[in-house]
Amino acid sequence: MIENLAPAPSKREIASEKRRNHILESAIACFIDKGFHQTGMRDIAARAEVSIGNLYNHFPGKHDFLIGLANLEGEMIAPFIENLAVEGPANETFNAFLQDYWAIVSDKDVAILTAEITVEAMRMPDIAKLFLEVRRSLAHALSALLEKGLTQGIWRPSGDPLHTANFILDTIECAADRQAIDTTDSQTQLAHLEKFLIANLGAENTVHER
Amino acid sequence: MIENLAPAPSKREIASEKRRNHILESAIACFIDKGFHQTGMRDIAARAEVSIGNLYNHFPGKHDFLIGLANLEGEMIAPFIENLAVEGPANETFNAFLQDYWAIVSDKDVAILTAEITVEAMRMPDIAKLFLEVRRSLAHALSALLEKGLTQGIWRPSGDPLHTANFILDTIECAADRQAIDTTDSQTQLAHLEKFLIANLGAENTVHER
Amino acid sequence: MIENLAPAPSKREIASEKRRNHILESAIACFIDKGFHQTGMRDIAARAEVSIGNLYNHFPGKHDFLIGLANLEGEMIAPFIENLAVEGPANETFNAFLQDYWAIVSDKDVAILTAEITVEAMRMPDIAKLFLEVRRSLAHALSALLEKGLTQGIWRPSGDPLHTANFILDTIECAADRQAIDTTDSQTQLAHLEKFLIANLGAENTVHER
Amino acid sequence: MIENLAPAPSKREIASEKRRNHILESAIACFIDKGFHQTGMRDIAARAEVSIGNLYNHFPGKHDFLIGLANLEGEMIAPFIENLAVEGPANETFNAFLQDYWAIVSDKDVAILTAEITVEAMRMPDIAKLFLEVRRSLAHALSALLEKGLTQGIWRPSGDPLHTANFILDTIECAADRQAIDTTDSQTQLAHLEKFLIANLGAENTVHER
DNA sequence: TATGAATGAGCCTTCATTCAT
DNA sequence: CATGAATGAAGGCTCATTCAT
Repeated sequence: MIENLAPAPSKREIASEKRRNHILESAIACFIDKGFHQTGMRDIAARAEVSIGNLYNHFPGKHDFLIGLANLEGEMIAPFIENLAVEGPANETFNAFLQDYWAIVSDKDVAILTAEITVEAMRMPDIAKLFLEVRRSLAHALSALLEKGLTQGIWRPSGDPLHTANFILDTIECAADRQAIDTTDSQTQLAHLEKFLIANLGAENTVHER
Repeated sequence: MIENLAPAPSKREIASEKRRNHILESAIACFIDKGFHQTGMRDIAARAEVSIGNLYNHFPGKHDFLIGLANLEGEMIAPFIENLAVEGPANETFNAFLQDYWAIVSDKDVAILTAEITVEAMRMPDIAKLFLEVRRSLAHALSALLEKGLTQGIWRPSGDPLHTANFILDTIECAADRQAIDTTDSQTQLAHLEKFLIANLGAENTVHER
Repeated sequence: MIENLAPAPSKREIASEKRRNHILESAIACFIDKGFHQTGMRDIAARAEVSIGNLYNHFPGKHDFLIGLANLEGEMIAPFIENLAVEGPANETFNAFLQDYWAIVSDKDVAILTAEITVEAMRMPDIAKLFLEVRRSLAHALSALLEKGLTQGIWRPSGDPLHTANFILDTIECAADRQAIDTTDSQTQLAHLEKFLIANLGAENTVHER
Repeated sequence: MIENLAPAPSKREIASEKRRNHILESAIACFIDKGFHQTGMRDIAARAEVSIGNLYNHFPGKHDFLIGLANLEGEMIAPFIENLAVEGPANETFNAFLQDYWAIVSDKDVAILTAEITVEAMRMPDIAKLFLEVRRSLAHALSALLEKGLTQGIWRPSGDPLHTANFILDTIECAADRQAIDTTDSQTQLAHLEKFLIANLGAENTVHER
């Protein structure tokens, strides 16, 4: 089966892409350390151990680091979307998702980056687009899971699943942000969060308890 | 009742404070328009129609505008804290709070400012302190309301009220942020949000339905 | 007689204008030495012994030095326009003008600056406007002198006086440019130029000779 | 008659020269569009659709584009020098020259390039040399024509023919520059210019009038 | 030949802040 | 309290040129 009609990337192209990634990672490291606006192109170049001029051979401008970062966040989210779609009882899938997702987003670096992107997205439509695309995909995947849970009789009917999914993600993400500002025990927080969200779903177990 | 041990402010002091507020408002308007880091002291001075030198008579540095902003956010939140403590059925109080609070935080300008402060709070402990103080007060007030709701038998027991309160605020605030990036109908969003949160509280109506 | 309704400039304003002029002169000196595009803002600041930031308090950008220079050229030309209008025999006035004008424009520095402005004027409409305004005023003044010469019977009729005036200025200026590139004896050149231009005017002496 | 002592150029050498010319033309197009100093090597490479590295295989540096341009101007002038030497009445030759030369130099692109070279020539001796060589050849050819006109009795004696020739060229070129900055009708301008210059030569028509 | 990644000095401009007036 | 000139480091970005491939 022919999959790649495009010519195989040359050695040089591979090397160039590697360097591009390396530079992007350096930039992101700077953004974590100092913030987007506090990071200068010089900082990025120094961290990547690359000349400042060469930076511009790989990224047309500072803005493109933001785009690169947003894309990277998208890649980070992709596996979650996949996992939300796996076969099995919805509540188990949900719990697994919650645990893994929290592990990621409650990481201080990730929280910082997400906050930075959020702020920039408010003023830069192209960043907003990338940001929202990822968010929407995730919300849809979670929404599908919620619907599955309903048909499986695991959760009681509640509001519109897509909205619910978005609110669930909101709760997780905003809680993660708070965690980044005011560090507390992450696992405890997760436990409370689970309880909160499952209660929300009108979870069967709660009902059964009565 | 002794209210003012300090001497009454002179006319001059009053005028000065007025000017200070005027400048702060100008600064905030700039932050909304362009963002904190994109705003220069010159922008603020120009907007306030004040000389750049005079700016420094009222605010020792750029950082202090952030502090001023954080304080202002605190003042904005104060009435909500009061209202959460009023006598009456917890669910009514809650609904009123939800409606009013959403009206505030889903305003695009407010959402932008909150996001800006959040990001800065991640790197500046003094801003974080102000930011968290307000947040904690609000969470405590809401937590108290939740407990009242429990004792009033309005809501079924759920997790720790303080954590729940925080999560509720998280949901509202993060949903408001999304609203700022990807404008949708605010009232519809509020309706869904209400359903989501009330479901979460193991709301009586759900129970009553059974 | 009231001449100045505007308030008298304060000491500070006078000082500021002095500094502005000083900076402009420094800039022009740089332009003579290295050319407009080869001159950096740092060069100008250094030459004016002023900080680079302060440069921008007096000139909004590099472009404005060009405007300043064009204006200065205009001021340099103004007395010539006045002198062309003095009473007396047209040929004497013309000879005096030719001598004085040549003295100015054949100066290497002036020639360089004029050439620089000419090039920039070709691409920058605002510079072109300033440049042409001065040129037109001078051409008109010279044209008026030519007409006076005709009515005085000093010169024989020739083409349209305004065009003739322009061509005369063209000849002088371009000859001056050549002088700047390929230095020769300025006085000899002037003598030849006089003969060339007077011949052009169908000068009486030529006629008398016959 | 021996014409080529050098070995005949190989195919490869011909191809290389073609490429060189192509690149030079691209560079000149850039200079016309943006000016010499505003044009980057990247601009030239992009316009020539050649890699930036390859540029340096054909031109050792940016400066050499200026030399190439000056040479090209020389080639452009060569036919005029030839034509000034043709047999026939001097006034006819002169009129033909004036018409053709004006057609060339009053072209806006040519005027721009000439102005750019002039400015650079003021600071770069090698450019000045090339520039002046061409100018001198042209002036000499025109000077020879003027002398022929004298011996043919077509023009009355005037000043030194070489100086006169130079001034005539000055007038034409500077008028062309003005045309480039402040576009007017080129043909009208030419008619006036003819009258101006012929008057200068003690033109026959004046004589005929008597 | 031909490519384009790599260099780092340099570009114009803006920054937060100070201070003499 | 008010002004705005003054500072110079730093901002993002472009430059002509080199060189390994």
